[in-house]
Amino acid sequence: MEFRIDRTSGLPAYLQLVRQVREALRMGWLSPGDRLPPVREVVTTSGVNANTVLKAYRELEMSGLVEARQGSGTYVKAALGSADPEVMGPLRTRLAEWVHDARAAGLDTEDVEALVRSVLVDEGGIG
Amino acid sequence: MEFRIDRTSGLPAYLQLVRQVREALRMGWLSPGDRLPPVREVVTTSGVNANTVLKAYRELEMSGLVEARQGSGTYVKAALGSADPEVMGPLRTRLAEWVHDARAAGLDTEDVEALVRSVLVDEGGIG
Amino acid sequence: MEFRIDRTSGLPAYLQLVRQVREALRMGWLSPGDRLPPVREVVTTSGVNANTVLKAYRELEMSGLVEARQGSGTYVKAALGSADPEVMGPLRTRLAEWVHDARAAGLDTEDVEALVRSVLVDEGGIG
Amino acid sequence: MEFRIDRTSGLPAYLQLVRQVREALRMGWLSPGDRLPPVREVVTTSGVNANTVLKAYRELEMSGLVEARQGSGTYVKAALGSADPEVMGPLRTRLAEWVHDARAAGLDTEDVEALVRSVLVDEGGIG
DNA sequence: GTGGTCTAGACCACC
DNA sequence: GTGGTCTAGACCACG
Repeated sequence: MEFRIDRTSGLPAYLQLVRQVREALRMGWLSPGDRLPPVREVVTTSGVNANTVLKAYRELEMSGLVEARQGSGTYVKAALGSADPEVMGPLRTRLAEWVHDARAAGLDTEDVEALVRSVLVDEGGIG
Repeated sequence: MEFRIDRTSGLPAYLQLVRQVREALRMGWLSPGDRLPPVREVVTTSGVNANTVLKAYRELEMSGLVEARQGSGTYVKAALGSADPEVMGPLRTRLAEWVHDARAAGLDTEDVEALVRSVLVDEGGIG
Repeated sequence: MEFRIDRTSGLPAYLQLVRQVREALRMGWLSPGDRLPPVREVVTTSGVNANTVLKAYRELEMSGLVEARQGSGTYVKAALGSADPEVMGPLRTRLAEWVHDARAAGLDTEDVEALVRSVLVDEGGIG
Repeated sequence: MEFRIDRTSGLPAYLQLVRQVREALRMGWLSPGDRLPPVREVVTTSGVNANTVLKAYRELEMSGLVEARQGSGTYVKAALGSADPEVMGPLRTRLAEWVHDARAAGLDTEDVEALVRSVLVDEGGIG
Protein backbone atom coordinates (compact mmCIF):
# COMPACT_ATOMS: atom_id res chain seq x y z
CA MET A 1 0.00 0.00 0.00
CA GLU A 2 1.04 3.58 -0.63
CA PHE A 3 0.42 6.55 1.64
CA ARG A 4 -0.65 10.03 0.60
CA ILE A 5 -0.21 12.98 2.91
CA ASP A 6 -2.27 16.11 2.37
CA ARG A 7 -0.38 18.90 4.11
CA THR A 8 -3.21 21.36 3.61
CA SER A 9 -5.90 19.38 5.40
CA GLY A 10 -4.95 20.41 8.93
CA LEU A 11 -5.06 16.80 10.09
CA PRO A 12 -1.69 15.76 11.63
CA ALA A 13 0.42 13.64 9.30
CA TYR A 14 0.64 10.68 11.67
CA LEU A 15 -3.16 10.58 11.96
CA GLN A 16 -3.48 10.58 8.19
CA LEU A 17 -1.23 7.50 8.11
CA VAL A 18 -3.25 5.80 10.84
CA ARG A 19 -6.50 6.53 9.05
CA GLN A 20 -5.23 5.22 5.76
CA VAL A 21 -4.21 1.92 7.32
CA ARG A 22 -7.57 1.61 9.01
CA GLU A 23 -9.39 2.38 5.78
CA ALA A 24 -7.30 -0.19 3.91
CA LEU A 25 -8.33 -2.74 6.53
CA ARG A 26 -11.99 -1.82 6.15
CA MET A 27 -11.80 -2.01 2.38
CA GLY A 28 -10.11 -5.40 2.53
CA TRP A 29 -6.95 -4.09 0.89
CA LEU A 30 -5.03 -5.24 3.95
CA SER A 31 -5.66 -8.46 5.83
CA PRO A 32 -4.20 -10.16 8.91
CA GLY A 33 -0.71 -11.39 8.16
CA ASP A 34 0.06 -8.69 5.59
CA ARG A 35 3.14 -6.60 6.21
CA LEU A 36 2.93 -2.81 6.37
CA PRO A 37 5.48 -0.96 4.22
CA PRO A 38 8.80 -0.44 6.05
CA VAL A 39 9.24 2.94 7.73
CA ARG A 40 12.08 3.90 5.38
CA GLU A 41 9.91 3.26 2.37
CA VAL A 42 7.06 5.39 3.72
CA VAL A 43 9.59 8.13 4.39
CA THR A 44 10.72 8.16 0.77
CA THR A 45 7.29 7.75 -0.82
CA SER A 46 5.34 10.19 1.33
CA GLY A 47 7.96 12.68 2.40
CA VAL A 48 7.25 12.61 6.13
CA ASN A 49 9.81 12.22 8.86
CA ALA A 50 10.67 8.72 10.14
CA ASN A 51 9.53 9.62 13.66
CA THR A 52 6.13 10.53 12.28
CA VAL A 53 5.76 7.11 10.63
CA LEU A 54 6.95 5.38 13.79
CA LYS A 55 4.38 7.30 15.80
CA ALA A 56 1.62 6.17 13.45
CA TYR A 57 2.72 2.52 13.57
CA ARG A 58 2.99 2.68 17.37
CA GLU A 59 -0.53 4.10 17.56
CA LEU A 60 -1.83 1.25 15.36
CA GLU A 61 -0.01 -1.26 17.53
CA MET A 62 -1.53 0.16 20.71
CA SER A 63 -5.00 -0.14 19.24
CA GLY A 64 -4.27 -3.83 18.55
CA LEU A 65 -4.51 -3.67 14.78
CA VAL A 66 -0.88 -4.39 13.95
CA GLU A 67 2.11 -6.02 15.57
CA ALA A 68 5.78 -5.12 15.26
CA ARG A 69 8.11 -8.09 14.89
CA GLN A 70 11.68 -7.23 15.73
CA GLY A 71 13.88 -7.23 12.67
CA SER A 72 11.09 -8.35 10.41
CA GLY A 73 8.59 -5.53 10.07
CA THR A 74 5.11 -4.52 11.13
CA TYR A 75 2.28 -6.97 10.41
CA VAL A 76 -1.48 -6.71 10.39
CA LYS A 77 -2.86 -8.58 13.37
CA ALA A 78 -6.61 -8.00 13.30
CA ALA A 79 -9.29 -7.36 10.73
CA LEU A 80 -11.46 -4.28 10.77
CA GLY A 81 -14.80 -3.57 9.25
CA SER A 82 -18.25 -4.75 10.04
CA ALA A 83 -19.21 -5.42 6.45
CA ASP A 84 -19.67 -8.55 4.45
CA PRO A 85 -17.28 -8.19 1.49
CA GLU A 86 -19.85 -9.64 -0.89
CA VAL A 87 -22.30 -6.89 -0.11
CA MET A 88 -19.60 -4.23 -0.22
CA GLY A 89 -19.16 -4.53 -3.97
CA PRO A 90 -22.70 -3.57 -5.04
CA LEU A 91 -22.79 -0.75 -2.49
CA ARG A 92 -19.54 0.63 -3.83
CA THR A 93 -20.89 0.46 -7.38
CA ARG A 94 -24.08 2.30 -6.47
CA LEU A 95 -22.09 4.94 -4.61
CA ALA A 96 -19.75 5.43 -7.56
CA GLU A 97 -22.79 5.95 -9.79
CA TRP A 98 -24.19 8.48 -7.38
CA VAL A 99 -20.89 10.38 -7.31
CA HIS A 100 -20.82 10.33 -11.09
CA ASP A 101 -24.31 11.81 -11.28
CA ALA A 102 -23.41 14.42 -8.67
CA ARG A 103 -20.42 15.47 -10.76
CA ALA A 104 -22.62 15.65 -13.83
CA ALA A 105 -24.99 17.92 -11.92
CA GLY A 106 -22.13 20.34 -11.29
CA LEU A 107 -21.04 19.38 -7.77
CA ASP A 108 -17.35 19.55 -7.02
CA THR A 109 -15.48 17.37 -4.50
CA GLU A 110 -16.11 19.72 -1.60
CA ASP A 111 -19.82 19.78 -2.45
CA VAL A 112 -19.91 15.99 -2.38
CA GLU A 113 -18.08 15.82 0.93
CA ALA A 114 -20.37 18.45 2.44
CA LEU A 115 -23.44 16.53 1.29
CA VAL A 116 -22.15 13.24 2.71
CA ARG A 117 -21.31 14.86 6.03
CA SER A 118 -24.70 16.52 6.22
CA VAL A 119 -26.51 13.25 5.59
CA LEU A 120 -24.45 11.44 8.20
CA VAL A 121 -25.00 14.21 10.74
CA ASP A 122 -28.75 14.26 10.10
CA GLU A 123 -28.82 10.54 10.55
CA GLY A 124 -27.01 10.85 13.88
CA GLY A 125 -23.92 8.97 12.74
CA ILE A 126 -21.63 11.95 13.29
CA GLY A 127 -21.63 13.89 16.49
CA MET B 1 -26.56 28.07 12.72
CA GLU B 2 -25.11 25.94 15.51
CA PHE B 3 -21.61 24.52 15.69
CA ARG B 4 -20.53 21.08 16.83
CA ILE B 5 -16.96 20.40 17.83
CA ASP B 6 -15.63 16.85 17.83
CA ARG B 7 -12.66 16.86 20.15
CA THR B 8 -11.62 13.32 19.18
CA SER B 9 -11.20 13.93 15.48
CA GLY B 10 -7.70 15.39 15.65
CA LEU B 11 -8.78 18.31 13.49
CA PRO B 12 -8.17 21.65 15.26
CA ALA B 13 -11.33 23.21 16.62
CA TYR B 14 -10.96 26.41 14.61
CA LEU B 15 -10.73 24.39 11.38
CA GLN B 16 -13.88 22.49 12.32
CA LEU B 17 -15.67 25.83 12.68
CA VAL B 18 -14.32 27.03 9.34
CA ARG B 19 -15.40 23.85 7.63
CA GLN B 20 -18.88 23.98 9.11
CA VAL B 21 -19.40 27.52 7.85
CA ARG B 22 -18.13 26.54 4.41
CA GLU B 23 -20.44 23.52 4.36
CA ALA B 24 -23.39 25.64 5.43
CA LEU B 25 -22.62 27.94 2.51
CA ARG B 26 -22.46 25.01 0.12
CA MET B 27 -25.71 23.58 1.41
CA GLY B 28 -27.44 26.92 1.08
CA TRP B 29 -28.05 27.17 4.83
CA LEU B 30 -26.12 30.41 4.81
CA SER B 31 -26.32 33.08 2.13
CA PRO B 32 -24.67 36.44 1.49
CA GLY B 33 -25.96 39.01 3.96
CA ASP B 34 -26.64 36.49 6.71
CA ARG B 35 -24.98 37.15 10.03
CA LEU B 36 -22.80 34.51 11.66
CA PRO B 37 -23.54 33.86 15.34
CA PRO B 38 -21.65 36.32 17.58
CA VAL B 39 -18.34 35.04 18.95
CA ARG B 40 -19.65 35.03 22.52
CA GLU B 41 -22.64 32.92 21.52
CA VAL B 42 -20.47 30.31 19.81
CA VAL B 43 -18.37 30.22 22.96
CA THR B 44 -21.37 29.33 25.10
CA THR B 45 -23.00 26.90 22.68
CA SER B 46 -19.94 24.99 21.55
CA GLY B 47 -17.65 25.29 24.53
CA VAL B 48 -14.57 26.53 22.69
CA ASN B 49 -12.55 29.57 23.67
CA ALA B 50 -13.34 33.00 22.24
CA ASN B 51 -9.93 33.25 20.59
CA THR B 52 -10.53 29.97 18.79
CA VAL B 53 -13.76 31.32 17.33
CA LEU B 54 -12.09 34.60 16.40
CA LYS B 55 -9.36 32.67 14.62
CA ALA B 56 -11.94 30.77 12.61
CA TYR B 57 -13.87 33.93 11.71
CA ARG B 58 -10.65 35.69 10.77
CA GLU B 59 -9.66 32.80 8.52
CA LEU B 60 -13.04 32.98 6.81
CA GLU B 61 -12.64 36.71 6.42
CA MET B 62 -9.22 36.35 4.85
CA SER B 63 -10.58 33.84 2.37
CA GLY B 64 -13.16 36.43 1.37
CA LEU B 65 -16.24 34.51 2.49
CA VAL B 66 -17.32 36.72 5.37
CA GLU B 67 -16.85 40.28 6.51
CA ALA B 68 -16.56 41.61 10.07
CA ARG B 69 -18.42 44.85 10.75
CA GLN B 70 -17.20 46.59 13.89
CA GLY B 71 -19.79 46.65 16.58
CA SER B 72 -22.33 44.88 14.42
CA GLY B 73 -21.25 41.33 13.76
CA THR B 74 -19.76 39.07 11.12
CA TYR B 75 -21.66 38.75 7.86
CA VAL B 76 -21.56 36.37 4.92
CA LYS B 77 -20.09 38.18 1.92
CA ALA B 78 -19.81 35.57 -0.82
CA ALA B 79 -21.68 32.47 -1.88
CA LEU B 80 -20.01 29.10 -2.18
CA GLY B 81 -20.97 25.97 -3.98
CA SER B 82 -21.25 25.08 -7.59
CA ALA B 83 -24.58 23.32 -7.24
CA ASP B 84 -28.04 24.21 -8.35
CA PRO B 85 -30.24 23.92 -5.24
CA GLU B 86 -33.03 22.27 -7.23
CA VAL B 87 -30.78 19.43 -8.26
CA MET B 88 -29.27 19.14 -4.79
CA GLY B 89 -32.51 17.86 -3.25
CA PRO B 90 -32.89 14.65 -5.31
CA LEU B 91 -29.18 13.89 -4.97
CA ARG B 92 -29.42 14.22 -1.23
CA THR B 93 -32.42 11.91 -1.15
CA ARG B 94 -30.66 9.23 -3.18
CA LEU B 95 -27.57 9.51 -0.99
CA ALA B 96 -29.66 9.16 2.16
CA GLU B 97 -31.23 6.00 0.74
CA TRP B 98 -27.80 4.62 -0.07
CA VAL B 99 -26.58 5.33 3.46
CA HIS B 100 -29.67 3.65 4.83
CA ASP B 101 -29.01 0.52 2.75
CA ALA B 102 -25.34 0.53 3.75
CA ARG B 103 -26.37 0.60 7.40
CA ALA B 104 -28.80 -2.24 6.79
CA ALA B 105 -25.96 -4.24 5.25
CA GLY B 106 -23.97 -3.87 8.44
CA LEU B 107 -21.69 -0.95 7.64
CA ASP B 108 -20.91 1.44 10.45
CA THR B 109 -20.15 5.16 10.06
CA GLU B 110 -16.43 4.61 9.63
CA ASP B 111 -17.12 2.02 6.93
CA VAL B 112 -19.30 4.51 5.08
CA GLU B 113 -16.70 7.24 5.33
CA ALA B 114 -13.95 4.88 4.15
CA LEU B 115 -16.05 3.82 1.18
CA VAL B 116 -16.81 7.41 0.20
CA ARG B 117 -13.17 8.39 0.47
CA SER B 118 -12.06 5.42 -1.58
CA VAL B 119 -14.53 6.20 -4.35
CA LEU B 120 -13.46 9.84 -4.44
CA VAL B 121 -9.77 8.88 -4.49
CA ASP B 122 -10.33 6.34 -7.28
CA GLU B 123 -12.15 8.98 -9.23
CA GLY B 124 -9.25 11.40 -8.81
CA GLY B 125 -11.23 13.90 -6.78
CA ILE B 126 -8.98 13.57 -3.73
CA GLY B 127 -5.24 13.85 -3.89
CA MET C 1 16.86 40.86 10.64
CA GLU C 2 15.83 42.51 13.89
CA PHE C 3 12.40 43.85 14.76
CA ARG C 4 11.52 47.05 16.56
CA ILE C 5 8.14 47.57 18.15
CA ASP C 6 6.86 51.06 18.88
CA ARG C 7 4.24 50.67 21.56
CA THR C 8 3.12 54.29 21.30
CA SER C 9 2.18 54.27 17.62
CA GLY C 10 -1.27 52.76 18.06
CA LEU C 11 -0.54 50.23 15.33
CA PRO C 12 -0.95 46.64 16.64
CA ALA C 13 2.36 44.92 17.30
CA TYR C 14 1.66 42.09 14.87
CA LEU C 15 1.02 44.57 12.06
CA GLN C 16 4.30 46.31 12.82
CA LEU C 17 6.07 42.97 12.43
CA VAL C 18 4.26 42.29 9.17
CA ARG C 19 5.15 45.71 7.83
CA GLN C 20 8.80 45.36 8.77
CA VAL C 21 9.09 42.06 6.93
CA ARG C 22 7.39 43.55 3.89
CA GLU C 23 9.70 46.54 3.99
CA ALA C 24 12.75 44.30 4.32
CA LEU C 25 11.56 42.46 1.21
CA ARG C 26 11.12 45.73 -0.66
CA MET C 27 14.54 46.95 0.40
CA GLY C 28 16.14 43.71 -0.68
CA TRP C 29 17.27 42.90 2.87
CA LEU C 30 15.30 39.68 2.63
CA SER C 31 15.12 37.45 -0.43
CA PRO C 32 13.34 34.21 -1.34
CA GLY C 33 14.93 31.32 0.51
CA ASP C 34 16.01 33.39 3.50
CA ARG C 35 14.80 32.25 6.89
CA LEU C 36 12.91 34.61 9.15
CA PRO C 37 14.15 34.71 12.75
CA PRO C 38 12.56 31.94 14.85
CA VAL C 39 9.51 32.96 16.84
CA ARG C 40 11.30 32.46 20.13
CA GLU C 41 14.15 34.72 19.06
CA VAL C 42 11.78 37.52 18.08
CA VAL C 43 10.13 37.12 21.47
CA THR C 44 13.41 37.70 23.30
CA THR C 45 14.72 40.48 21.06
CA SER C 46 11.55 42.52 20.67
CA GLY C 47 9.67 41.75 23.86
CA VAL C 48 6.37 40.77 22.27
CA ASN C 49 4.44 37.61 23.04
CA ALA C 50 5.01 34.43 21.02
CA ASN C 51 1.42 34.39 19.81
CA THR C 52 1.80 37.92 18.49
CA VAL C 53 4.79 36.83 16.40
CA LEU C 54 2.95 33.72 15.25
CA LYS C 55 0.03 35.87 14.17
CA ALA C 56 2.33 38.09 12.13
CA TYR C 57 4.08 35.12 10.50
CA ARG C 58 0.73 33.52 9.76
CA GLU C 59 -0.52 36.70 8.12
CA LEU C 60 2.61 36.80 5.98
CA GLU C 61 2.09 33.16 5.08
CA MET C 62 -1.51 33.73 4.06
CA SER C 63 -0.46 36.60 1.82
CA GLY C 64 1.92 34.20 0.11
CA LEU C 65 5.16 35.94 1.08
CA VAL C 66 6.58 33.31 3.41
CA GLU C 67 6.21 29.63 4.07
CA ALA C 68 6.39 27.79 7.39
CA ARG C 69 8.24 24.49 7.33
CA GLN C 70 7.40 22.32 10.31
CA GLY C 71 10.32 21.90 12.64
CA SER C 72 12.61 23.91 10.43
CA GLY C 73 11.54 27.53 10.41
CA THR C 74 9.75 30.16 8.36
CA TYR C 75 11.20 30.94 4.96
CA VAL C 76 10.74 33.76 2.45
CA LYS C 77 8.85 32.43 -0.57
CA ALA C 78 8.24 35.40 -2.82
CA ALA C 79 9.99 38.64 -3.64
CA LEU C 80 8.33 42.01 -3.20
CA GLY C 81 9.09 45.41 -4.62
CA SER C 82 8.89 46.83 -8.06
CA ALA C 83 12.24 48.53 -7.90
CA ASP C 84 15.53 47.84 -9.60
CA PRO C 85 18.09 47.64 -6.79
CA GLU C 86 20.64 49.58 -8.86
CA VAL C 87 18.34 52.55 -9.12
CA MET C 88 17.34 52.30 -5.47
CA GLY C 89 20.78 53.33 -4.20
CA PRO C 90 20.93 56.80 -5.76
CA LEU C 91 17.32 57.50 -4.80
CA ARG C 92 18.07 56.57 -1.23
CA THR C 93 21.11 58.84 -1.19
CA ARG C 94 19.13 61.81 -2.51
CA LEU C 95 16.37 61.18 0.01
CA ALA C 96 18.87 61.00 2.87
CA GLU C 97 20.30 64.34 1.77
CA TRP C 98 16.84 65.84 1.67
CA VAL C 99 16.07 64.58 5.16
CA HIS C 100 19.36 66.00 6.37
CA ASP C 101 18.50 69.42 4.94
CA ALA C 102 15.01 69.25 6.40
CA ARG C 103 16.50 68.58 9.82
CA ALA C 104 18.89 71.48 9.38
CA ALA C 105 15.93 73.70 8.56
CA GLY C 106 14.38 72.85 11.89
CA LEU C 107 11.92 70.08 10.93
CA ASP C 108 11.49 67.27 13.41
CA THR C 109 10.59 63.67 12.54
CA GLU C 110 6.85 64.30 12.69
CA ASP C 111 7.25 67.28 10.37
CA VAL C 112 9.11 65.12 7.89
CA GLU C 113 6.49 62.39 8.05
CA ALA C 114 3.68 64.91 7.63
CA LEU C 115 5.39 66.43 4.61
CA VAL C 116 5.92 63.04 2.97
CA ARG C 117 2.32 62.06 3.56
CA SER C 118 1.03 65.32 2.20
CA VAL C 119 3.10 64.98 -0.98
CA LEU C 120 1.93 61.41 -1.50
CA VAL C 121 -1.70 62.35 -0.91
CA ASP C 122 -1.47 65.31 -3.30
CA GLU C 123 0.02 63.03 -5.87
CA GLY C 124 -2.85 60.58 -5.46
CA GLY C 125 -0.68 57.78 -4.15
CA ILE C 126 -2.47 57.61 -0.82
CA GLY C 127 -6.21 57.31 -0.53
CA MET D 1 -10.46 70.45 6.13
CA GLU D 2 -11.67 67.03 5.07
CA PHE D 3 -10.85 63.73 6.73
CA ARG D 4 -10.03 60.45 5.02
CA ILE D 5 -10.25 57.17 6.88
CA ASP D 6 -8.37 54.13 5.60
CA ARG D 7 -10.10 51.14 7.13
CA THR D 8 -7.42 48.74 5.90
CA SER D 9 -4.47 50.39 7.60
CA GLY D 10 -5.00 48.82 11.01
CA LEU D 11 -4.67 52.21 12.71
CA PRO D 12 -7.79 53.00 14.80
CA ALA D 13 -10.11 55.50 13.13
CA TYR D 14 -9.93 58.04 15.95
CA LEU D 15 -6.12 58.04 15.77
CA GLN D 16 -6.29 58.66 12.03
CA LEU D 17 -8.43 61.72 12.73
CA VAL D 18 -6.04 62.95 15.41
CA ARG D 19 -3.05 62.47 13.13
CA GLN D 20 -4.70 64.32 10.26
CA VAL D 21 -5.43 67.33 12.46
CA ARG D 22 -1.86 67.32 13.74
CA GLU D 23 -0.51 67.09 10.21
CA ALA D 24 -2.75 69.94 9.07
CA LEU D 25 -1.33 72.01 11.92
CA ARG D 26 2.23 71.16 10.90
CA MET D 27 1.54 71.97 7.28
CA GLY D 28 0.00 75.28 8.20
CA TRP D 29 -3.38 74.28 6.81
CA LEU D 30 -4.84 74.91 10.23
CA SER D 31 -3.86 77.78 12.52
CA PRO D 32 -4.89 78.97 15.99
CA GLY D 33 -8.41 80.35 15.88
CA ASP D 34 -9.55 78.10 13.05
CA ARG D 35 -12.59 75.97 13.70
CA LEU D 36 -12.48 72.20 13.21
CA PRO D 37 -15.33 70.76 11.13
CA PRO D 38 -18.41 69.97 13.28
CA VAL D 39 -18.72 66.36 14.42
CA ARG D 40 -21.87 65.83 12.33
CA GLU D 41 -20.08 66.94 9.22
CA VAL D 42 -17.15 64.60 9.83
CA VAL D 43 -19.63 61.79 10.36
CA THR D 44 -21.21 62.35 6.98
CA THR D 45 -18.01 63.01 5.04
CA SER D 46 -15.86 60.24 6.49
CA GLY D 47 -18.40 57.62 7.48
CA VAL D 48 -17.21 57.05 11.04
CA ASN D 49 -19.39 57.00 14.11
CA ALA D 50 -20.01 60.25 16.02
CA ASN D 51 -18.46 58.78 19.18
CA THR D 52 -15.29 58.10 17.25
CA VAL D 53 -15.03 61.73 16.15
CA LEU D 54 -15.78 62.94 19.67
CA LYS D 55 -13.03 60.71 21.00
CA ALA D 56 -10.56 62.18 18.53
CA TYR D 57 -11.54 65.77 19.37
CA ARG D 58 -11.33 65.00 23.10
CA GLU D 59 -7.86 63.55 22.60
CA LEU D 60 -6.78 66.70 20.76
CA GLU D 61 -8.24 68.84 23.50
CA MET D 62 -6.40 66.91 26.19
CA SER D 63 -3.12 67.41 24.36
CA GLY D 64 -3.81 71.15 24.38
CA LEU D 65 -4.05 71.62 20.63
CA VAL D 66 -7.73 72.49 20.39
CA GLU D 67 -10.43 73.87 22.61
CA ALA D 68 -14.14 73.07 22.63
CA ARG D 69 -16.42 76.07 23.03
CA GLN D 70 -19.89 75.08 24.15
CA GLY D 71 -22.44 75.61 21.44
CA SER D 72 -19.92 77.07 19.07
CA GLY D 73 -17.55 74.35 17.97
CA THR D 74 -13.99 73.14 18.42
CA TYR D 75 -11.21 75.63 17.76
CA VAL D 76 -7.50 75.35 17.22
CA LYS D 77 -5.71 76.72 20.26
CA ALA D 78 -2.02 76.12 19.63
CA ALA D 79 0.30 75.88 16.68
CA LEU D 80 2.36 72.81 15.92
CA GLY D 81 5.47 72.35 13.91
CA SER D 82 9.00 73.42 14.38
CA ALA D 83 9.43 74.67 10.84
CA ASP D 84 9.69 78.08 9.33
CA PRO D 85 6.93 78.20 6.70
CA GLU D 86 9.19 80.04 4.28
CA VAL D 87 11.67 77.20 4.26
CA MET D 88 8.91 74.56 4.07
CA GLY D 89 7.99 75.50 0.51
CA PRO D 90 11.32 74.73 -1.15
CA LEU D 91 11.67 71.52 0.87
CA ARG D 92 8.25 70.40 -0.25
CA THR D 93 9.11 71.13 -3.87
CA ARG D 94 12.36 69.16 -3.71
CA LEU D 95 10.56 66.25 -2.05
CA ALA D 96 7.84 66.27 -4.70
CA GLU D 97 10.55 66.11 -7.37
CA TRP D 98 12.20 63.22 -5.62
CA VAL D 99 8.90 61.34 -5.40
CA HIS D 100 8.31 62.00 -9.07
CA ASP D 101 11.72 60.55 -9.97
CA ALA D 102 11.12 57.57 -7.70
CA ARG D 103 7.84 56.86 -9.52
CA ALA D 104 9.61 57.18 -12.84
CA ALA D 105 12.17 54.63 -11.66
CA GLY D 106 9.39 52.14 -11.04
CA LEU D 107 8.80 52.51 -7.31
CA ASP D 108 5.23 52.22 -6.11
CA THR D 109 3.75 53.97 -3.07
CA GLU D 110 4.71 51.18 -0.68
CA ASP D 111 8.28 51.26 -2.00
CA VAL D 112 8.44 55.00 -1.36
CA GLU D 113 7.08 54.63 2.15
CA ALA D 114 9.51 51.80 2.90
CA LEU D 115 12.43 53.89 1.67
CA VAL D 116 11.40 56.90 3.76
CA ARG D 117 11.00 54.77 6.85
CA SER D 118 14.33 53.09 6.33
CA VAL D 119 16.13 56.44 5.97
CA LEU D 120 14.46 57.81 9.10
CA VAL D 121 15.27 54.67 11.07
CA ASP D 122 18.90 54.70 9.93
CA GLU D 123 19.13 58.30 10.95
CA GLY D 124 17.78 57.48 14.39
CA GLY D 125 14.62 59.52 13.98
CA ILE D 126 12.34 56.51 14.39
CA GLY D 127 12.66 54.07 17.24
C1' DG E 1 14.17 23.21 18.97
C1' DT E 2 10.83 24.41 15.23
C1' DG E 3 6.06 26.18 14.37
C1' DG E 4 1.06 25.43 15.87
C1' DT E 5 -3.08 24.91 18.94
C1' DC E 6 -5.73 26.09 22.77
C1' DT E 7 -7.07 28.27 27.12
C1' DA E 8 -8.08 32.10 30.41
C1' DG E 9 -8.49 36.52 31.06
C1' DA E 10 -7.61 41.64 30.56
C1' DC E 11 -8.26 45.52 27.87
C1' DC E 12 -9.35 48.28 23.57
C1' DA E 13 -12.04 50.24 19.44
C1' DC E 14 -16.34 50.84 17.62
C1' DC E 15 -21.65 50.98 17.15
C1' DG F 1 -22.56 44.33 23.16
C1' DT F 2 -19.76 43.73 18.82
C1' DG F 3 -15.20 42.18 17.05
C1' DG F 4 -10.03 42.75 17.94
C1' DT F 5 -5.51 42.85 20.43
C1' DC F 6 -2.36 41.13 23.62
C1' DT F 7 -0.41 38.33 27.40
C1' DA F 8 1.01 34.06 29.87
C1' DG F 9 1.49 29.60 29.83
C1' DA F 10 0.50 24.60 28.75
C1' DC F 11 0.71 21.19 25.41
C1' DC F 12 1.15 19.10 20.67
C1' DA F 13 3.18 17.83 15.96
C1' DC F 14 7.20 17.58 13.46
C1' DG F 15 12.31 17.29 12.12
